[in-house]
Amino acid sequence: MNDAKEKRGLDTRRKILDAGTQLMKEQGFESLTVRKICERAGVSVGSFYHFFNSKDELFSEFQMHTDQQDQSLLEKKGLLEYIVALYLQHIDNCCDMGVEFTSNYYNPRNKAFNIHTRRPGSYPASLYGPLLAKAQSQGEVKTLLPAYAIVEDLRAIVVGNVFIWCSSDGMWDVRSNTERMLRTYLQTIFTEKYFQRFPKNQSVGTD
Amino acid sequence: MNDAKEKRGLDTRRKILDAGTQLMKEQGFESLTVRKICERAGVSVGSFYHFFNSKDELFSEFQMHTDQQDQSLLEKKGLLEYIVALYLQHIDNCCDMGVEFTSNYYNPRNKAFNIHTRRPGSYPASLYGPLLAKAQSQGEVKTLLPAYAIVEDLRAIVVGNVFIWCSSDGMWDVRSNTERMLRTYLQTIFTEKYFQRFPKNQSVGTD
Amino acid sequence: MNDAKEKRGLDTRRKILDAGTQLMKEQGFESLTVRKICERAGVSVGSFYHFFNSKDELFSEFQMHTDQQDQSLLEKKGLLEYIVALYLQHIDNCCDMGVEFTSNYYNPRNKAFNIHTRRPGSYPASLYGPLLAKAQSQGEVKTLLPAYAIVEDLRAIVVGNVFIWCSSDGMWDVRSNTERMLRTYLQTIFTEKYFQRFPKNQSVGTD
Amino acid sequence: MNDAKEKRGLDTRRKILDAGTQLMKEQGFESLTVRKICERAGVSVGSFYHFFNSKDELFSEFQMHTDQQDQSLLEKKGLLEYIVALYLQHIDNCCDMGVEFTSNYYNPRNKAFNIHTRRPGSYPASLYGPLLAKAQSQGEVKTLLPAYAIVEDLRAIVVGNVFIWCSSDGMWDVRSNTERMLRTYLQTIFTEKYFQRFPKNQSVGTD
DNA sequence: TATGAATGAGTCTTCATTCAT
DNA sequence: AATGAATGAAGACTCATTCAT
Repeated sequence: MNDAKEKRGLDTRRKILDAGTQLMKEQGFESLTVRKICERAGVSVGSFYHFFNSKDELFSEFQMHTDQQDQSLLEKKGLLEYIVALYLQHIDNCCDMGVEFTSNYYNPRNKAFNIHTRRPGSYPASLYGPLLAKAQSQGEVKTLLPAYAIVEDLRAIVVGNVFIWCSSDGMWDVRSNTERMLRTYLQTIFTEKYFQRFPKNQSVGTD
Repeated sequence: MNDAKEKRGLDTRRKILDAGTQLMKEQGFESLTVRKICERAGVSVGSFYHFFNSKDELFSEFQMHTDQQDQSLLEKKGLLEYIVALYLQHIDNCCDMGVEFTSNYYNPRNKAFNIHTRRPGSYPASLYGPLLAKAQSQGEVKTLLPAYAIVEDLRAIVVGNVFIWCSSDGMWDVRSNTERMLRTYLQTIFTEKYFQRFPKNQSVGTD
Repeated sequence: MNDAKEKRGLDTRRKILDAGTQLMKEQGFESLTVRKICERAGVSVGSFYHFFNSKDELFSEFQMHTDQQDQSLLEKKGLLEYIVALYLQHIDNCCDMGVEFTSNYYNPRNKAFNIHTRRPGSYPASLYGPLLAKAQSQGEVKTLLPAYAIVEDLRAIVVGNVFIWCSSDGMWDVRSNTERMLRTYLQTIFTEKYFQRFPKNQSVGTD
Repeated sequence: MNDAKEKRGLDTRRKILDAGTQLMKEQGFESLTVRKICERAGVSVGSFYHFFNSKDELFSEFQMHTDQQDQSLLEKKGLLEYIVALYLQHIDNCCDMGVEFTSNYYNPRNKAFNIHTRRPGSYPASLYGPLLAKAQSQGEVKTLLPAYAIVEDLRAIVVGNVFIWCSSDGMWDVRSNTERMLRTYLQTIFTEKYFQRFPKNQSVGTD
């Protein structure tokens, strides 16, 4: 009985979240209204405020998930490809959600971007940061830069590319360009030792 | 006597523009109100609409100028340093305007970012694109990528860095990081021929 | 408990409608303001927009009802008197609502006047049109003009009179004049056969 | 020198008046703005207020002129035809100005309609009122109604018809209908004596 | 858990009018 | 006679949020 009620609540919560995402995809953030969201979700305004303390709280839950990559990729193709794959997955996510949504998500005001605020796992970085440090200690990645700085560099590359993609209204091949830039960058920081294990002319398909 | 009136009008217009910029620096775009702007400018709401057709029109006039760099730099230190200096100037601009302003400026929705829309001279890229092409034809820059693609790459790096700086609420050294990334990237695309004329261990001070 | 809420809503809606009618009577349409209406209704502006999508939508609900005439009149005094009574009822309505209100209602822009748009029953015409056609087929009304044209003629007479009444700021006896004109007109279209059943020197009191 | 200045002033005045009429024809009264009028007239706002004390004053000058009919018509075809011709001329005026303009002109609020306010010659009535009284004294028009009442009746017929024409967005043959109603009415008030001079089956072309 | 009526401060925008030049 | 910059009150409408049921 109690469980049933709880489940119903969770359902409503999800309905609201979904409606919000949908509307953001369709109309953008500017015109996102609590009322509209509720109408789309088939739920009353009151319910909204039962589950979320404010409109902003809802927004902060919008996510562009990056799930753990297949661990086997790491073993088979190496860290470089693993990192590339992680970010390409994120790019694919963006393409999937569309320019409208991404334009709103890719906003410095979106606190999901602040590395200090975001919860673990919500962004690729945390998934490979430790691996990078380990690779450095094994002499497979140069130690010119600390691991966290490399992470920031890669992130800047990805963010910059997505941003430009948005600005150009989607008329631009983000995927190829980002992949190329990531590879170019990564090849300068991985060592010969690494490339002996995983030769350079490999590639990875993510479709 | 016509001149006097015209001058007065231009003054008012400028007062409004300045007040808008100020408020944006202080409070951000979200809370930018026509009334607030007018109060700050010491001007009536009616005057606002005498000079601007809408609030949006005002926004579209906000500019982050990038003036031509000192031409002598190009000759003395070479194209690589010239490009770095151009972008660092932009970064300095951003720091100058503050996180609030830049966060709003750095928004995919801001059409000032769309390379297809923006007017010539409003962004560094257009200032060195042709120089890059010329350098390629002279064998000083690798031809692996066409000039325009290099421009996009550099832009992605800068945009990404500024974006992250905004997201982190300014708690991050954009300048150094961007400079480092730009140099790393540029060193992979300039040829030995270029570096014979302009050895690598030069640096440029822009303060 | 759902019912209670619904009833409350309907109440508010009515309060707004009433306040609007009142203010229109007192001050005319020109100075009809959403805020004023809400103040008078003792209701917030938000509530107004909860029930009406716009100010115009409210206006379109203002009605000058013409209820069905007592059916017995038709049988006792005949169609001619019935028609006269219907229109006099409308005139009385106008006098009741006052010059201000009527001036605004009597505006070609008020689509309530467009015979093609208006809903059945909202204007006297539809109440006797069919009766007129029937009377023609029974030889009690001349067939020189089709029924619908007669309806338009009568309507023109009434509209014209009310219009003049409005223009003269109410300083004019609409009622008598309209009645006289209607009778004059109707006596030229009804046949002898009709007047044998219902002799001419009858009259009807509607006070 | 002085004359030249005065003429220039009159020109400006006329330009404003014309621009106002034009705009009213095109866009209706609702959206009539002093600024728009001035722009159309190619004149400054200041000039407007030099010639008119207020926007309303301009409006009150808008006219739908009815010029004196050809006097010969009166002699050749008689008073009945003369009156019909006068009103048909007004109808033609309305058609000419279009539904937009007329809808705004035909507004009880337009004081041009108030018989007490309007200046002599601005409406057909004054052109034939005295003639009607004279005809009564000569036994050519029935004396059941005083002349002024007949005038009001005719006016009501015309106003009613134009009003309906406006409400129907011009989809209605005002001219024929008004003519028919006027003739029907007039034939009931002119005497046999008149019709001996001017037999009934005459007609008048006004194109 | 769910509803939806109610709030009211706040938004952008319009526009007749004034006035110094 | 002519200009047009300046005014500011007032308008319609929005929307996150509250709360009694």
